[in-house]
Amino acid sequence: MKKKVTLKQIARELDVSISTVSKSLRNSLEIGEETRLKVQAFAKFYHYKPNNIALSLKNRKTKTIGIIIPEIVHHFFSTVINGIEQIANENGYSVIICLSDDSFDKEVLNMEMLANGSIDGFIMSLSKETQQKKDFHHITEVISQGMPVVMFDRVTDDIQCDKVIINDELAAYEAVQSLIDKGRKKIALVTTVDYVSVGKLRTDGYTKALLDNGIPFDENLIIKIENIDNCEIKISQLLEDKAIDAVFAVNELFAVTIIKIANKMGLKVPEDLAVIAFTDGIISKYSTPTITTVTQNGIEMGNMAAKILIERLESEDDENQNDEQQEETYKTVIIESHLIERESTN
Amino acid sequence: MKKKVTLKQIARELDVSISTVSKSLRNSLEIGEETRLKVQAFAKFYHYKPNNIALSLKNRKTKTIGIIIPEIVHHFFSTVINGIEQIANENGYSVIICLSDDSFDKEVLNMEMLANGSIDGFIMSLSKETQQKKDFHHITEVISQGMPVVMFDRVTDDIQCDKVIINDELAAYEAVQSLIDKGRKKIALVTTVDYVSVGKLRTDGYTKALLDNGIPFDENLIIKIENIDNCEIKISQLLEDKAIDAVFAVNELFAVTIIKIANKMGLKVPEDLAVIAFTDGIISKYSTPTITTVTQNGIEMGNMAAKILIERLESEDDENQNDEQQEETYKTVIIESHLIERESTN
DNA sequence: CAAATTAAATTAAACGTTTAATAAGAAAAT
DNA sequence: ATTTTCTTATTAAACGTTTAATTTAATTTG
Repeated sequence: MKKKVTLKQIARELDVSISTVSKSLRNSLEIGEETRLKVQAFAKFYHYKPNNIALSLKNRKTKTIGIIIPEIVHHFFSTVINGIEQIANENGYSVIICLSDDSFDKEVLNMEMLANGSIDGFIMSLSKETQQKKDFHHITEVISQGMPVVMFDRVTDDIQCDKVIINDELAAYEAVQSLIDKGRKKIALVTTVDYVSVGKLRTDGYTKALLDNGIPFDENLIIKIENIDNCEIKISQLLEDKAIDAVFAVNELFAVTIIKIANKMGLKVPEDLAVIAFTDGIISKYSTPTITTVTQNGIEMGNMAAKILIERLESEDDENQNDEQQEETYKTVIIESHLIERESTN
Repeated sequence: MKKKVTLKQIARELDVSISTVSKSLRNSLEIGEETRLKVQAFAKFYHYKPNNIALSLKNRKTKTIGIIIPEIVHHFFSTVINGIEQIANENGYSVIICLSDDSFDKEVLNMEMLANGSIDGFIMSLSKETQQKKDFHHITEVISQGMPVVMFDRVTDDIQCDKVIINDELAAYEAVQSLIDKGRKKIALVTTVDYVSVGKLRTDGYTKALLDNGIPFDENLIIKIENIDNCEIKISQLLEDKAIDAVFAVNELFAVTIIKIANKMGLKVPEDLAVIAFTDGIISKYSTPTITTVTQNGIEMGNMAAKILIERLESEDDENQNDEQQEETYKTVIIESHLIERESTN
């Protein structure tokens, strides 16, 4: 077992000082060529690589991005991570990931843990519980300590920071509009419980599209699903009693479930019932029939979030040099989403 | 912007030495009660939290686990990460994730980067390219430096370390056996290219089941798919020419694609064609018909991998104390997989 | 009352780096 | 032959901790 070699060991072996070794390896002109080459050869031979932790301590930056998301077993979030990782990697950053499990306490704990020097900045999406409680002290705390935070998807207006979102309201509007354009008259909405920010925005888009087209808004056509595993009754009631001819679902799991129930009841998709869903996954592409979706480009969101964060991190360095304290100006980037037409609409 | 407070600042404010502050906060008896309480109060007021990087450097352990996987946008891998994160979190560890994108070079680069002090140990699954090249020097390198490595799913016999796998061969055997038990005579195998270790094992299980049941092995019934997006011809040929009555697919994307093609050709599943797949995702549960699968319990795999790694990390500490160099003895844990019967078989 | 013990704090060293400040000796300039 | 400059190295300080070793002063003991 050959432990990793340090500057100190090299110095001892070659009988020079540690700083001579350090400078030699960084090709400093302060060190004579002979010594320099000797040290470099020795270091190369023993595969010397500087210790990241020591560098982090010295430089007071870790070149690591902290990601806090509600869950990872969720296609959308993994694509975002993928997008973040791409850009991070290109710029020499690592990513450290913590899951909140949609719990406020875990989110707080994880943030505090990472904020104690482990990372240079955060990219995060709020947990359901946090959105419900509207308690963001942990986030304002780290921001006030000068650590940049970029929020994506599940964001809040209560925090001043950079944000990356899709235009949920507009995308929902367009989806519903496309149903109307195809002649659908009675369009239901299947959504989540209220406190999830995106659910609310999508509902707004749905409502607006109806009203703009002179279609009366009917509260009974909106159903809110808390748990996918026992939603069958609610959905079959909707399909049975309300005589709807289209449904807009806020995610693809809802959509595929609706289609299955419709089929069971003898309704044909898309003939009797058109279905459009927001999607964060790949089910829509493989289900039967395939489902028309509004896509959320997770990769692009991750890319953008990482770019914004890294840009801020690197510009901080300059800022420190000329001690001007320009006041922060945050941006909110909207990622384009678009409709992919498949078999569930016609 | 109030930067995080350090021991040094507290010491200066209270006009005591740094070590007095440190000891006070750790409730050392060397410090008088008055001073101790004063320091504690002050620290609490300013939300003092020790800097993780400094602690890591001092303790020469980071309490961080490095995960290297081929990709994250893949249900199986995200469940494994989830499983790892659970156990890690319970034990005060963080996880830092790097993606190899199935590239050998990225795998090497990421490993080298993390091995330089950033983490205490690895949990990894080999990239396709690494499995193909059979070049594992980067892994032996970190192991020889005394950094524990736990491999899961895509492992290799060429490396001595702890491993967590499912019994791919046995599971495949049982899946094929179940098809035979249901009276299927001509069973095809749809698999990946050869160098992916799990693909090979599953093929072995398939072959064995056939032979054990006196069914002649026919090479023409095995098709290898490199790219899911242009496999339609291969599959339709298989269905058309070979008059098969069942197919075993090594993953659910293959399975759902097969079913779609079969339907297009007028074949009914499961009446005309039974389908079983290994699964790493949720499509099987939501497709039409739902698909009978061999499940890979990613959560459990992640749990186990993390447990093994952490156990090794913590036992290392003791080991260092009594300087006995007991030789390493590695284990391979097999996670149970089981058949979930759904509509695609009968 | 001097010596020994105890209490409470400080200094120093360490983890592995980088880099500013300094030193020592040789070469060049006056 | 000094002084200056240059070359090449070393020492010291710093990042933020912990902890062993040491110091100082107060208290106890014989």
